[in-house]
Amino acid sequence: MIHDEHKDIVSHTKEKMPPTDTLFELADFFKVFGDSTRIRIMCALFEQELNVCCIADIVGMEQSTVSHQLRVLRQENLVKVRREGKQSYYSLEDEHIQKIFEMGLEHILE
Amino acid sequence: MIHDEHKDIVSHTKEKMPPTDTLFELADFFKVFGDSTRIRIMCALFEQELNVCCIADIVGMEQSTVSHQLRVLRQENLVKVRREGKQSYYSLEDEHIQKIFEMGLEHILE
DNA sequence: TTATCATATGAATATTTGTTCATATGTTCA
DNA sequence: TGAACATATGAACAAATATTCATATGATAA
Repeated sequence: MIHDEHKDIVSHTKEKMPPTDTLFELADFFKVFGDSTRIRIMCALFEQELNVCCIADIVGMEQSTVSHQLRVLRQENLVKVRREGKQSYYSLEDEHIQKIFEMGLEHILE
Repeated sequence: MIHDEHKDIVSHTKEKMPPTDTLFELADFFKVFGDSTRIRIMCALFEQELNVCCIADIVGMEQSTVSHQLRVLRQENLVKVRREGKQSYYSLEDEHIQKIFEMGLEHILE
């Protein structure tokens, strides 16, 4: 049970927080960064666009695995695709992603 | 199989990428942000330190659930604890966290 | 059209993860 | 010391997730 002297803080905090739906969306967004395969795919795309089999080679996983994960990245608007003949070239959607990536790196390298 | 014209790009990308272990660590770090309960706990702590039962009330989950998740946050150095009598007061470890949080928010609110 | 290559997708499986219940630990106060 | 409270933790369970295999789809060139 909450102590009387804390009741104000609790209700104040509840008011100040973003809407719950927003926080759920935010969690879903970060969930995408929370997998090593996806992180490595995104990292590979920092340099330039790449097609699926190049990505698979770089991260050392099956083409199928990579395709599945690229779909996840697409669904959260983190990458976009460009078709060229038989190949699909993937690239990052925006630079936010690299920024977030770098802030994470900073944190763990402390 | 990788086309000849892509071989250079692939090896160049592999060289430029951070070590695989680092990327695995990074994924583990972001994994912590990828759960709505933990996101809401962190968000509650932006304002001020809070004890466990206040946090449980704010996020509307069991005390036990919150304790388990606070342990996860502690293990990744995202929060710190201060004991005061029977209570444990949790607060954020640094401001990185709020920055990352805000960048994520920016992205999803686009 | 048919063969071949690049990518996407469905189903199955194994693993990870979050939550709960029950209980242990630690702290204060009578 | 013992009762009451706050928090932590172990075990069990349910749900979510990543990967693989097999195969479908889409595109090119012979």
